[in-house]
Amino acid sequence: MKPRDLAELLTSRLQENPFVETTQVAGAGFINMRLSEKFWTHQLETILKEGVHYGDSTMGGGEKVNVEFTSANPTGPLHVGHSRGAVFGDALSSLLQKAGYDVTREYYINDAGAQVAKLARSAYLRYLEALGQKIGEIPAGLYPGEYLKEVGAFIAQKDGDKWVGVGEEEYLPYFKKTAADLMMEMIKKDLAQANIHFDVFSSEKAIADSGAVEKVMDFLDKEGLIYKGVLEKPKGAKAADDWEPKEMTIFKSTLFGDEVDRPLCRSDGSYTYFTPDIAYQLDKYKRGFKKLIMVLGADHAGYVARMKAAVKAVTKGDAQIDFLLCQMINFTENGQPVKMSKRAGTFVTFKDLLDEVGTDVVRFYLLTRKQDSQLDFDFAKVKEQSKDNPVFYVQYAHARGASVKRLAEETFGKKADELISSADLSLLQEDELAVVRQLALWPRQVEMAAAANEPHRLAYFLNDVAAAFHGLWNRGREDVSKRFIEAKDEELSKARLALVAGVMTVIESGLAVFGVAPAEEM
RNA sequence: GUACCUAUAGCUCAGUUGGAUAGAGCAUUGGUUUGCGGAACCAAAGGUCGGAGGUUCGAGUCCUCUUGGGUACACCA
Repeated sequence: MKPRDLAELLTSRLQENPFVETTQVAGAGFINMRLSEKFWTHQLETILKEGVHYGDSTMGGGEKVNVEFTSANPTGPLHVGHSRGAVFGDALSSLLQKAGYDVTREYYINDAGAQVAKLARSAYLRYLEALGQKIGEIPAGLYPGEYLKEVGAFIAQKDGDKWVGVGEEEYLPYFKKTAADLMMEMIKKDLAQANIHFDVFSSEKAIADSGAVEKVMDFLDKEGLIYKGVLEKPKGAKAADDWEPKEMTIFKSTLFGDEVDRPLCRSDGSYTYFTPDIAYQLDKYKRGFKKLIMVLGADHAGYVARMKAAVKAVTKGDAQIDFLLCQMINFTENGQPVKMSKRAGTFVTFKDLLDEVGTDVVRFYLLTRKQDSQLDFDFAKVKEQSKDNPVFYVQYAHARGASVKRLAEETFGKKADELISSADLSLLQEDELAVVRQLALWPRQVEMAAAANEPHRLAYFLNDVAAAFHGLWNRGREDVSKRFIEAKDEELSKARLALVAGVMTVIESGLAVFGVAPAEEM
């Protein structure tokens, strides 16, 4: 059947719907239809009734989804490089929740590897320092950060000289745990300042201690997915030099779509970082998650294929793991790159960023770009020229709305809710209904953004809503009869107030996904 | 060398599982205030969607090739 004929057929059926006013077939088979005013005023009623829950979807069907993000090593404060993944992961989680998924926000604490051992040694030096010993410069390879002085002082105060002069094998486990715990406390505090809260913190060490890693090895071995062998010399530019053929225990990841097989154990027999990570993903699966999402920095790109392969292998294809890579943020100050170096002390922490720019601005700004595209962030621009920042534009629309509400209450001496609930929405005019049409797109926006894992789309939508509202507002500057509140006409004012409330509701609903508070005043 | 990401207005970026005349902000030019908050609005100008083929009734979107940019490539995580 030709598209045009099909369109003709459909239009005749569409005519039967009472909300459809006119229909028309155009072009190759497009259907233009006009919905009645009643349909749109009904949409506005729905918005007002549902409040911030407007746009909630059942798309996810309550399916359990595990979103892992941040997962920074517990070896120091979060730095700005972590900010994008943290904000993105949190907003994505909120978005999926709104779309009807049962979301768990999860943080994986790498508290078992070599990095934590370095942390413990560094903290031990600070401990000795706190007890008055001269430690000189922190050796290369350890963490020189000032923040470890507190850890050293904490242990010195608690345990006195109990650990002085003992061997590393004796103090290391204790210092590992104590230092990592304190680092996690600090990290959680920073995350809280960014309005980010996790449901689950998983410990690498706990999983390793449970024997899960050995179980994974056994399983893979039984499935015939492991062999002992020598990997080919990598072709990368920087590799070559120190490479020598060594026998390792290797996982046949190429059977599951990876380009090369990956080592599970090093030539000395110890596990690579990869193996406990497999056990960890399997742990999530055993907790009932078949949909796993991992938010990582783009520098982990090389990790994706092997982990996908491993998850496929250990869950026999039952779980799905998606990787969302966040590209780097290019931080500048007045066009000059902000250099980050732990050594040189020009290290900018996530907390510094939040303190300096503000949580709401940071969150919104980072969410205006797709996570896998590079992002420029100029401190001076974002702070000073607020016009450059879309969050102000959206916030301003909400604040203006709030101001209209206040004026209405003052003018008519009644609560805004009371005015709105008794409003006759049929009084709304064409240009006002145009804004309602815009608002009514919100539920679809939520579903599309969630399906694509792209919260940034909502930022653009909110911007459009704000623009529509600002446009309407400015009509009142040129034509007084277009103002929202007219003392002489309470009925019309009430209908328009309902529209304003609808705009505010959609903005609130959207900002809630972004974890940004709507402004009542600015 | 290989894989992934990316290329859209002067700049920074959106663009609905392929749909009608590709959109916004900044910058540029011109305009809007006796009154609801001017952090706003209205308008003009600005495009061979990196290039070349292909699939399709229809391609910024999908495929192939190609060019530029980014990231990653055993024994670190």
